[in-house]
Amino acid sequence: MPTKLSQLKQDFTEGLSQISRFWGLPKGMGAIFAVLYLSPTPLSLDEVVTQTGLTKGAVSTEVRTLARMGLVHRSSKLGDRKDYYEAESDFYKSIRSILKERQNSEFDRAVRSVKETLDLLEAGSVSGDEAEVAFVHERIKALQEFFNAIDNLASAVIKLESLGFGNVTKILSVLK
Amino acid sequence: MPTKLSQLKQDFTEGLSQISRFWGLPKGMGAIFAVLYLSPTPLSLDEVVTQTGLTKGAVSTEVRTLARMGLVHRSSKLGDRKDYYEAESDFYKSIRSILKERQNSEFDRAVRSVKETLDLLEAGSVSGDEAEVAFVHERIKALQEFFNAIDNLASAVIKLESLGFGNVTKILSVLK
DNA sequence: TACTGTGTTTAGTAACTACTAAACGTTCTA
DNA sequence: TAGAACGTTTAGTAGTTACTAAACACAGTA
Repeated sequence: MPTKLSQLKQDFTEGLSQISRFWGLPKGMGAIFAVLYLSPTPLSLDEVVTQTGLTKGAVSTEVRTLARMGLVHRSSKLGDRKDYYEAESDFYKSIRSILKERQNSEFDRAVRSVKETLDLLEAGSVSGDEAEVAFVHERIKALQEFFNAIDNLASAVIKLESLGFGNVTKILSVLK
Repeated sequence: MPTKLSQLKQDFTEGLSQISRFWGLPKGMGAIFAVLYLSPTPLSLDEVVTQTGLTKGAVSTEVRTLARMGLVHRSSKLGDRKDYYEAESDFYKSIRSILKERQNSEFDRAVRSVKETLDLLEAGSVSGDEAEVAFVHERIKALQEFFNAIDNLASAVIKLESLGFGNVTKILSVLK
């Protein structure tokens, strides 16, 4: 017997919820995105509420952070007071805005603090056992370089028009 | 006045803790790694305890998951009952084992479930409004391709001997 | 003006997580 | 065999998080 479309949508939503949770995001966020992503037309807040089983409040707040991440877009129709939401289907765009968003986060502050620690060492203004200072210097420098590499890789990905097959195989060919 | 080495270590540990927390990992895990990473010699569990301020229990369990991720290594000296731990300093190796670890996780199960959903659609065994089924099919296919691209990119990174400057600039040059 | 249909904010809660303290199990030593 | 030196496990806890329920604000309409 064939699977019902509604059932399939529900399974898919379930799956995205788990993926969402895995990355430390609220699972409701994954569910909301899934529902919007599979909808041919933009949905109102109440439609999202009924299709996800969440409350208005939850959807209201989480849809806002989704919008800030560039994963959904909010729009409105003339002569209709409702807001409508639709999923961004160009994942490349989403990645770009997510990475940009992260730029000003706690994460970057911490990374910068490592950089400052390194600067102190480079300036030679750290007192203590000479050999150990040298060792610590080397280690922190290595970590800093690793951070830079990650950062460059992220920039590379951002530069891509898409993560389509062609681009990735190009990358692979270089690395071979 | 010069900064004391011990102070510098403490700041660094603080920083790694925050980074750790940012990625959804226990902050204690970051602290433990930091302490080991800056130590010229392997440390015993008790030494880690005093330097991190955590309890034996916490260090015992978290050091184990760090070891499973390949970020620290446990060793022992002959004629000494203590275990000793040291940080892996080749981050490329660590990344590889982390990604490998993830392979068997909840995340991959969820990704596979998306694949199965797609298979159902490809087989044409989904009932419902024809146009909508087609739409959903297209969307899920796009998502699946995105997952594949990410996966390929991860493979590419794994293949790298290191994420050093040379490799990344090579990648960037291809993408230009 | 009251009323209705919106989205937002707030207070509270259930579940989870990262820990602590302490009991426990082992292995070595006296 | 007792005891000490380890690492592990377990029970409990403080803090956090993702939510719910409901009050709220605001605009359009009768």
